[in-house]
Amino acid sequence: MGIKERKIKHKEDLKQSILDAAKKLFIKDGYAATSIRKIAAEIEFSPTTIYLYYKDKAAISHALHQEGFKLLASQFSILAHIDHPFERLKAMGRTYMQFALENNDFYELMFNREEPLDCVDDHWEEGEQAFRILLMVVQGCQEAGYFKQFNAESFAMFIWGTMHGLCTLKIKGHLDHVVKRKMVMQDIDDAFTHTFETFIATLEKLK
Amino acid sequence: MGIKERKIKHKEDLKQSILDAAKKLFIKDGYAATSIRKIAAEIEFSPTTIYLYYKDKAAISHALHQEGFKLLASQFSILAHIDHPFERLKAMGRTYMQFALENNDFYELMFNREEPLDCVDDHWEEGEQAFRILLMVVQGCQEAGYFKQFNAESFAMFIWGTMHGLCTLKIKGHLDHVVKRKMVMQDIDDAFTHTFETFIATLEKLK
DNA sequence: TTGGAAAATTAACACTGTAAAGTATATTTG
DNA sequence: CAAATATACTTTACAGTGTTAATTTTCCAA
Repeated sequence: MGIKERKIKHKEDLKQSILDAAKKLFIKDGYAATSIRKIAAEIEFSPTTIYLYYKDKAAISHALHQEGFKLLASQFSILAHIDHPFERLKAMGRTYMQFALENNDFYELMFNREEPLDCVDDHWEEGEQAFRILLMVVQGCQEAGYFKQFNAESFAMFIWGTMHGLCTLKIKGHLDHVVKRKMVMQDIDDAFTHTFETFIATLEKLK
Repeated sequence: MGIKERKIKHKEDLKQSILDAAKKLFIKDGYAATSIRKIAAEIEFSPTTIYLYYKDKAAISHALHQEGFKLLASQFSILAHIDHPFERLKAMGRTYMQFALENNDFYELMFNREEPLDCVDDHWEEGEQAFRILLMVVQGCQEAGYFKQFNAESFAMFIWGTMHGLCTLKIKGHLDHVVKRKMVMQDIDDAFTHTFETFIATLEKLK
């Protein structure tokens, strides 16, 4: 029986297949709609079996949140070849935007939900590492003559804040609401990218 | 019986007292922990009575979200006397920050939750009005010589995005995580305000 | 006083996360 | 090989959730 064989194979690494099932449902229906019972049904086990491999739902959300960071890191790694720090910073901004819009459920879990961080006390490794990368690029920009008059950490936070704010406003549909029935910017998709370009332009002026 | 009298008095405007109870619980325990049943218990009515006055939970969250916007508008109105547009813009930023931190449950409901907007199709009156105010101040700044080379709407979105991003990162504790165990900025509270000052400084340079 | 409308309640459904207890299955030991 | 033990999984159960339908109470006008 094919199903049974696959089931046995999956048992070899049930923890991983729970995560895979969770990921699948999560991407399809979002976090709130991904229940323990649905995950269990997906892998054809009883709901309480999940608890033998994950402490609770927050632990699963934490694992998904880690997957999200891996995905983002893989996108960023493509940009490693860009030598000029400011060009790299701009490219990172675009990549961040694209990641947030294309994987908005992951983005939500990584930066807007508190469940994943409930099972992590005082040490948000993934976030801290991502910030260190941004900080290094900012410091590179400073060596190239950009933002020299500012504190690097504050400036990195400012950049992160702006990108995070724009992405969440866009994802939640607030940018679209606000720009609607405006004459000047008819194209809604452009409002977001045009705002990003405005941001880049302000950074450019700080050389 | 004093309780009964108050109950009768409340029945005169039960819809309002439902909202008051919801608000009280919501401020105390947050949105997720504010259940219909708890609201009902608070006003000493049965859970289903709520549904005679509000369509569903989203309708209650929308009413709370409106309360939040009223509160924010009242904070902004204090700033009306500030003549210089850029000074007003800065003051609005500080007020926005303070509002977000002091009323982070309201802030969450106003800008980060989607439930309140579920019962409002395509017309987010409160948000659009708030943005119009920001837009006018930005245009005032442009007349005073600031940000002249930028499109006003995009620039207003940029400003909103930055403020929103910094506030949410701060509220969720991400700013604190990232700044922790850093030598340079020991004082965590200052990291947030210092980043805001950095933002203001960049705006200042765009005159 | 009675009839009908309005207001509130009880009961019920279909969910949720999670803990405790019970049952197979596999593995080790005598 | 048979019995004891350990592992893996399931069943049952609890305390919640939002929400609907049917039922009861309350009140007011004829």
